[in-house]
Amino acid sequence: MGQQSSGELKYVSMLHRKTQIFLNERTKALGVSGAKVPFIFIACECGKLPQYQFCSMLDISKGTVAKMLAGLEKEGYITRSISAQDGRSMDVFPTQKALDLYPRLVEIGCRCTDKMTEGLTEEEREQFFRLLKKTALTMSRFVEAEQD
Amino acid sequence: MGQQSSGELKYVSMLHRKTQIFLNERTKALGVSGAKVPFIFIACECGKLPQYQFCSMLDISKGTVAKMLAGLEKEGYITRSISAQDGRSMDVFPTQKALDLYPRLVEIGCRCTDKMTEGLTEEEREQFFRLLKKTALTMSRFVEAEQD
DNA sequence: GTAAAATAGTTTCTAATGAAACTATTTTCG
DNA sequence: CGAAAATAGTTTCATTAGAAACTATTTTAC
Repeated sequence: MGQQSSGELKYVSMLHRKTQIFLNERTKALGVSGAKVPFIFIACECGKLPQYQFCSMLDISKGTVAKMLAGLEKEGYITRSISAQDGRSMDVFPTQKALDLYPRLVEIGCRCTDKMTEGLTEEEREQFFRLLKKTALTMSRFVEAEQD
Repeated sequence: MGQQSSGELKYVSMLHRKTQIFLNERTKALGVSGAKVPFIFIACECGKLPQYQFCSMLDISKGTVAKMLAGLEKEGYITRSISAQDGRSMDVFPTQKALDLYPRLVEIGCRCTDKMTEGLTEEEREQFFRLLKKTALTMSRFVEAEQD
């Protein structure tokens, strides 16, 4: 059982790291890092969104979100302004630069998931993404609950 | 399809990050970080192993392996010596400290995979780990092949 | 209405990681 | 044999990430 458990966990991080490398290689030529892609996706798909929503949508700490969005703002992919309703909150908007880039990033994302599930049947692919989502959300909720 | 592809990829990194947080919280009291656990597992399970084998077994870059093993050596979990057969190669050995810790780390690893797959049927659990391994290895081989 | 609590964001510190350049050995091959 | 290539490891640099301490606003409760 020891081998079993160590063996299973290592594939979680392996999949993550190799996916990041795949994305980085392909987005580098476009001038963005792979890690910024999900932020650009959300900004483009939502049009206007308070910053704290990035935390919950990506389940990433507010410190990391602050740093990533500050970087994206400096690089011209988003703009931010203090919310009219709540002086603590920042509204995030995509720039034209981000909107122009968006379809190409979507294409790269698709190529990544296609490569990942290459060799699986359509049924296995759906099953995999369904279970991946379920396990990720289980862990996420558990970790959050612990911090109370 | 855009929503689809961005949505799927984000769970890969979410599962990874939450898993690391889970492990870190539990191994912290034992004096090791979650990221070092796989290295200790391999050292304990193999007894004696050249350093470069850690790279292929974990699919981690040799730079990272060098740094992690240097840390583990300093902290007293492993010892290293130059191979008698090949002056470039380092043989890695677990210390008693690592061997004593090992069963507790295995226990924590099991609790993590149990938590992750909580709510899945036994069949889903097996399916998930099978597909996780398969996708991780697909990405790993592809990324390696590109670097030639 | 004000003090306390909650919330949104930033900053600092630290860890894990890969890329790439580097050193030192060993292997290959002409 | 000796030069070139391959291999094992280290080091430096940059990126991504969370924890925790911090500031500034808003909400809650008395």
